[in-house]
Amino acid sequence: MLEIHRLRNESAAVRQGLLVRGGRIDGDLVDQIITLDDRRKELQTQEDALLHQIKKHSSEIGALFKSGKASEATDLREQVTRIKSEVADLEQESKQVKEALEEKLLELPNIPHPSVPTGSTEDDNEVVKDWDGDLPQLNDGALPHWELGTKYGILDFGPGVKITGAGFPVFKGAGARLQRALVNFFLDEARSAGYEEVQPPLLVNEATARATGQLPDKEGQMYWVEKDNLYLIPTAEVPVTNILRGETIDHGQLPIKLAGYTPCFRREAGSYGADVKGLNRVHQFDKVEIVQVADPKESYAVLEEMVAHVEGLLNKLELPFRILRLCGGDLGFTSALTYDFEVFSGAQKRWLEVSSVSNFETFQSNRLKLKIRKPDSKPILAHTLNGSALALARIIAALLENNQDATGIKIPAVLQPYTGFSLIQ
RNA sequence: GGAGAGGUGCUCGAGUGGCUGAAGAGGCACGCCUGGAAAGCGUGUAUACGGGUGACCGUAUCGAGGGUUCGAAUCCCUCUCUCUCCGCCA
Repeated sequence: MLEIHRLRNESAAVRQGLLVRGGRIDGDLVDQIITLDDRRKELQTQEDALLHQIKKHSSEIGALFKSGKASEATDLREQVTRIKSEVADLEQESKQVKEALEEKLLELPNIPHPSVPTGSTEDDNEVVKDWDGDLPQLNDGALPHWELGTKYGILDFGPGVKITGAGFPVFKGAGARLQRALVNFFLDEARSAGYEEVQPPLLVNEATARATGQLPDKEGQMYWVEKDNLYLIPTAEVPVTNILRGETIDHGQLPIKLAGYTPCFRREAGSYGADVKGLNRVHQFDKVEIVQVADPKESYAVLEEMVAHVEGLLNKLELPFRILRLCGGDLGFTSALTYDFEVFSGAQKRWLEVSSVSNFETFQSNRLKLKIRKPDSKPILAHTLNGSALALARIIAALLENNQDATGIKIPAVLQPYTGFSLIQ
């Protein structure tokens, strides 16, 4: 949620930002918000003045009673009663205005960073780093990962359908071990990069989902446990970032770097076809997420650092990848700048998104009430960032497809200490 | 799930209807003192919103939300969290 003062002080930039998002948002919204906020201020000024009267008179009444001037006290008391009814009227309108304001404010997405290209679809995303090496040259008989999964007995979609429904794969044997190896590898790499490992809850309450912006924007994408009004996390971003909700962090303690491994649950309703075949899009997948809290002055340097971290992972896994800067239309509601990483999956001959690294600036911290205390100034809102490092199911898809040959599936050298085997046969 | 006890500022802790944004202590910051430090002394030390160029002023906030009252940290109701005991349990 944007701060209202930004709408006032940087009005032109805010409107320009909305255009970059593909003009989907009515720029008029900014005007509506400012008008509502003006009214809110007027009402508060009036109400405060009346409350001040009541407060003053109340202590006077007390004094009058003590000194035995009961009739004067009674008169004053009646006066206060009248003021109170005025306050009640003001409060009623004030409440309506605040609700309307909140509602409008929630409709407003984050303002894109100046480097974000204008555009409406993923075709407008900018390739900031293309793969400059060779793409895997596979034999004619190369199989997509879902067939490899069956051939080697490491991945099975059948049981998941029986147990739960479509989109819940079962990893078996070497497949399960490969997945576990990847999780451990990612966590170790994160730790080397200075991230503290955390294991957060997988179910979150409404306030948590709201603070990082999943609610109300993405309500339909989360699984909801109705009886307890809890949501299954769509990403570790949600619980991990919320660890810091309401905190004021001393500047000296920055940067805060957290890494969490969790399963992620996504409903992803209404998708079908090749996009969702096999592991390309599933309802449950594992992911290691890295989260940072940064000084606003440094958050874009931090973003680059996180991008470099993810690049390092993919290089070590020997996977061909490219980096995209998302255009305004593809940019998430809460993000100011997002880099997507895509790996090339050789048999399907397509790019699969495996990481998304974003700077949310103050959009999340405003709701989180996450602040930084600097010397000689009031606490300021922190910047929050996060990135997948990495999302698992699709990494496995690419590894299986790209590394297949007549002998089996080769495991990248860096993973072999984790898997305990170098070839899946 | 049942019973009880509690939630006050950075921390501890007082406060059962008015003069309490909140005593006192600790912590922290600055100043005095000192060759330097400790001790001691003094001053300061929340957040949000609104008004004002500014000094500053106003309002709200004692777990959350309602209510009673001229007036609530204090009384009432609901919720929530923590602790103890019982039950259940990986």
